[in-house]
Amino acid sequence: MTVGAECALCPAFHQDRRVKLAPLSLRIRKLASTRLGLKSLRPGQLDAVKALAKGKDVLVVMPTGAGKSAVYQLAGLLLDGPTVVVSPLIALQRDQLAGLARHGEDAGLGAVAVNSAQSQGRTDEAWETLTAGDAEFVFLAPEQLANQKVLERLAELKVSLLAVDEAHCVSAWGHDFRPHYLRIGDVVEALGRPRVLALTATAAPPVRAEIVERLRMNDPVRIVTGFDRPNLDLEVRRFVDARHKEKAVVERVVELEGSGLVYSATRRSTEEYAEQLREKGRKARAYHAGLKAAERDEVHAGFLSGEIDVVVATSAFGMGINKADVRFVVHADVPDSIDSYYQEIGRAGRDGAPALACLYYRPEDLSLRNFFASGGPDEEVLSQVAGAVLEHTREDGSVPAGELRKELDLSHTKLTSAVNLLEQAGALRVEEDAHLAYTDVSVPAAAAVVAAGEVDAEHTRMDRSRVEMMRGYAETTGCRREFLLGYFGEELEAGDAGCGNCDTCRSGSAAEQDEVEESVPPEVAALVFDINERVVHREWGPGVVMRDEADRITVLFEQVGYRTLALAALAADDELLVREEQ
DNA sequence: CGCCGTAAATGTAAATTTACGGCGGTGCTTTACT
Repeated sequence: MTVGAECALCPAFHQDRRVKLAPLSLRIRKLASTRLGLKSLRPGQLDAVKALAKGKDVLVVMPTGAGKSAVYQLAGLLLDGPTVVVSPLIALQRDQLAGLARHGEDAGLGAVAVNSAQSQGRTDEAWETLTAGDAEFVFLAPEQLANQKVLERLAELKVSLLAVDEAHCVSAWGHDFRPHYLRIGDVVEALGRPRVLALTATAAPPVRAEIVERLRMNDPVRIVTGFDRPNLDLEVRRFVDARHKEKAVVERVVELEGSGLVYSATRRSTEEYAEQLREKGRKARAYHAGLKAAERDEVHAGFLSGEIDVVVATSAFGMGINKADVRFVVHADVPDSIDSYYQEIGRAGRDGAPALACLYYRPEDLSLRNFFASGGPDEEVLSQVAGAVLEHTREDGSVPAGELRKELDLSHTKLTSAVNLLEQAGALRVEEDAHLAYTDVSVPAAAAVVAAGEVDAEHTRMDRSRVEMMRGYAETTGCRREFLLGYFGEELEAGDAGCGNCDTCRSGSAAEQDEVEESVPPEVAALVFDINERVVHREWGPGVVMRDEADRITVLFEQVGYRTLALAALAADDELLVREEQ
């Protein structure tokens, strides 16, 4: 920052303007208007940028379209030194780059990306631009941060802000699929501890806690705006027979007006649904990760332009889809968690007009989700990897992951998942440039395998309990909106009356549920737990209260995941579940 | 776990039932080879 320029961090700036308005707020609003062309800022945006300007770490949980990007953009402009934006998909990085380019580089919003999809020449150019001080933002995926050279270059730039976009990926993908998400926390230190900003649209309280912990955020300011989407009509239809369900989905989607999304569990079923819908006259296309990049782009663009009105997709479709008038999101199969479900239905009705979120549910469909949840490598693979790394560490100090993969002839995903588990169990370390080293050569490989197996079992329990919560949503007779909001730690404002815009409220079953609750005996009703209160169960250990109903509570236990407990049982045995001592 | 497709079984002509193996999602990166 040159002397004489207006700097919101300089005391002089504040002294000059204290008379008029809160100077920092004014300065931020002015930046928003002159550089980003934003006439107004929402309170959450302003608070987040202010906290960052004051040197705090910030967690922002804000719905898509509420202006999360403006938060890192404004903070980036305010703070001296470039901003690193960690973004999960290269396609998303492109969108963000294009968004910034619209404002022009004159606005100080120069941005570059570093990833494997662009030419080496372009990446070199990106670094030069950054070094010359001509770009404020650099976009990259967490995997880039594993590259020592990238890290060194970033460190030289004196990064002032590390923004992690779609931060729920830390918890959703970090454990097995994209372990580099778990290592972002290490990078914070390596970069000289810039401020950390985590941004996401959907994060239940335990996910928020994990983001803060994994990113090693320092006493962050948490800005969480409301989750309720009152214009979404929530509905669940239950089926016994798979064919009947399939038929019902097709018939429904053919009738629905406007454009929409159909989510299903497998690539193959997306193709089948899309074909059936096309036969019945809808402009439908399938979308999944098995398609060629060109076709994915075509479907994406076609959906945005309106040329395609129904996309039938696996969970691959969604992030970065910014279409305000999606009128329905139909789930032909149940997703793996309420977190995923909420993300996916959240793509409907962003314009605020009525939209439908309907789940076509069969309890059997949960089994596929449970299968995905129990995906860890078998003991033999763990044993091979642990043994080989131990040997290499004894002989050479470490082994490059690529070499180990060839030596053991394992698929990329298998090795990744084994290494990831062994790392989380503390048995091995992933060092510079993906070199693997055994932590303590005096520990036998067999012990490492056992420890890794325990980590895996804990993940499995946790993931399965998330699937169980999804079952809870699908099978509840109470108000569905109340259930969803409760999962995210919020209460329905309308009170006991229910939301009035879900199938159970309309059918009266939510009201019946309320009557059941009124008949709960007084000694049970007296047992009141607060949402987010910490408790300890005699068998399941510590946990956090997630849902509080009249006759039962749901607790997220650290070791076993979500469990629902009858209050009557707790009343009968007052040592079964106790409040954690402060 | 539950599905789908294939092959075998059934039992005498074509088609249904049963048994069984394989498969199922998300993306980055890097490297070797067309």
